[in-house]
Amino acid sequence: MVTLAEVAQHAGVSASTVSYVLSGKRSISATTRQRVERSIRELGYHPNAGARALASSRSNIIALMIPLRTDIYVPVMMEIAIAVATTARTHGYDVLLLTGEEGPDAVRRVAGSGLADGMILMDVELDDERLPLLRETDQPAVLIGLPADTTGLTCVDLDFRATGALCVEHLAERGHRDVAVIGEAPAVYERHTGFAERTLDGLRTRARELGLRLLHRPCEGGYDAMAVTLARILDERPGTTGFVVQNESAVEPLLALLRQQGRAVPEDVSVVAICPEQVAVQASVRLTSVAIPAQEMGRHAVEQLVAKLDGRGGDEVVLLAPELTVRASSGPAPLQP
Amino acid sequence: MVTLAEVAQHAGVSASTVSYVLSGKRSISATTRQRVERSIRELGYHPNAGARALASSRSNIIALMIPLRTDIYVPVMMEIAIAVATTARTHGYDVLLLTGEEGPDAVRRVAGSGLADGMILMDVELDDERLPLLRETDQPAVLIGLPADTTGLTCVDLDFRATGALCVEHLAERGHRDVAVIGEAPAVYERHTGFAERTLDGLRTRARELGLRLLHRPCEGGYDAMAVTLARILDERPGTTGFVVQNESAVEPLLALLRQQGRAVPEDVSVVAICPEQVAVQASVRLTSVAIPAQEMGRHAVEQLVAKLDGRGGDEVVLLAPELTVRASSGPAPLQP
DNA sequence: GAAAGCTGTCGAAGCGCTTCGACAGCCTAT
DNA sequence: ATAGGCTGTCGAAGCGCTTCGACAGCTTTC
Repeated sequence: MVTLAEVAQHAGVSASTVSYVLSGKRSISATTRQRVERSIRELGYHPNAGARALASSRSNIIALMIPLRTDIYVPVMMEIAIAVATTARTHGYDVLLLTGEEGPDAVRRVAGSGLADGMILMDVELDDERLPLLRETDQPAVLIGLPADTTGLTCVDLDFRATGALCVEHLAERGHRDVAVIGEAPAVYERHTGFAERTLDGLRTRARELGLRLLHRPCEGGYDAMAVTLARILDERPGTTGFVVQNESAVEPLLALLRQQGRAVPEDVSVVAICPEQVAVQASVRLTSVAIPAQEMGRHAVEQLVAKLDGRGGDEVVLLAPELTVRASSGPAPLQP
Repeated sequence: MVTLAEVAQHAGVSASTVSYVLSGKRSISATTRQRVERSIRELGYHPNAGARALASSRSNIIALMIPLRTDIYVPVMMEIAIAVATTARTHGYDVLLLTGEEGPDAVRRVAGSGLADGMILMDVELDDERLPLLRETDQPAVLIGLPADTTGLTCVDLDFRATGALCVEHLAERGHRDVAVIGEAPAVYERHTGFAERTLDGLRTRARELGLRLLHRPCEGGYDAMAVTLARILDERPGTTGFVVQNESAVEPLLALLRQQGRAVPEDVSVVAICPEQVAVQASVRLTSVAIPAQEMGRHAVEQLVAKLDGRGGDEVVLLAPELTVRASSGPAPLQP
């Protein structure tokens, strides 16, 4: 293992000089810098992370807490995680992966041990049990998702309320009067996940304003669950012609079932999905959708956190504006009966 | 921040004693241990990760390199990552997330900086460019996937060759003579990903042995790509009645297309998928499938690596035996024409 | 009952880095 | 000329922990 001291000796300077070349915190003459950089290259030197963390009280690590649950659309999580990791690297940080397994204690452990300089929390619930700990330890942190009380917190999320409103507006414009919402799995609502509830709120509020009838049904993913849910919906509201789907693993089953029942999309019914672009584009009918900007959320979260760690910027709630892309699953107003 | 020294003072012992209580590397009397443990609890002490790493040259961190590519079924990756993270925790390790972005240099950086004690590599190619570095730096490492040359390496993977053979056997038993393989995206084969090639090898070898005709076609995910691929297959081999699908995002499109063409599953054609259980169960036809045991792979990888770090166990290739579960997508032999 | 061996504890020496104060040498402003 | 300011470099003091050798006080052994 090559150490700073060895580099210093090789370059004929003191250790502190090498350190300053590395950090740029003091000015170093061009000739010295070059000499040092050459030695670093020749010896293949890499600063020791532990020593650095100890001396500087900065680990250059960001902790990312991802949920364990599998009832939430996983690819989105994955996309966020990857965006976080790559963005973090461009700022000189590495990412530590924490799963929900450990629960809120992970916050205490990470804060206490100096393992990470800050953390990013995903899958935040409205009344998340990690929040008190976060405030108590005052860990620099950024949430992806919105809890009920955001005072003193930095959050990044898609504006799901506006997303819900947007979907309803779109369907209203196409002349739909009876709209059904295929929601996330019941468990998601039971634990009061912010995004699900806010979407619903946006949907309902706008539906009321526009005079639409809205029926919301949570739905586990998969074909069988969707079949049951759809049957119930059509039983209760036979005139339903508009669908908003927020559970990606229900998208394809819904399309298949509608087809099977002879309801043509978009001629008879319209479907609007809230899902990643890829899902919308790859579906058997290219879906009109509001994209979940996973990458952007991950990137934003890191940038907010890095700003915080650098002492720039404070608490802030960033809500990304939803964008609805019209594709083949929603058409003009259906024929009036 | 509470330090070891403060705990020691509070408990009325020396710092080294506290350290030994924590590590258990020397015997400590019960009374002293209790006193120390009480102080730790009362003060809310957490050992500083950096100091620990510096002093012991062990970071208690495992690096997990996940690929950036999105042409590989992502949920599997996510599942593996989560399994790795949770298993690692049970062994006292945290997980650092590295993306492919940085490329092979990440290996050098991690090895050089002592950031992690070892690493787990996912999405290994047959002739992976990270392998020379791994050998050169002799980082303790475990691969999830199998490269061409495994000498000196520890690998964990599903036995994809056996998986391919199993699928063919199943279709052969059902009387199918003409079998089509819907493979991963072309890019996956172009970069010589081990699992894709080995599956194909298993499929081909066994098909030859059993006298089946096999047609392999790579396929991007999604409905449109699948439509094109299927049309070509049926054009070339109209008598095709058996399908093996290895690209999960092609599964549902394939089923929809077959339905649309009036080919009933499993009456007219059989479909066998190589995919996670969840996909098989949630599909519009419950799929006969060979499961990809993501969790088990992640867990195994960690356990191998931990064993290595503890000086136990050496290089080994663990191939998990595939298991085929018969569901509703493959039936008895089709009627002979 | 002296030698030898345990057990439990302590002190001190680092691990490799950052950072602060010091200062030599030089340049500018009076 | 001289005081004052810069620039570039160095030495040394830690950061909080692990670990090694030492040793005091016991117990065992013949």
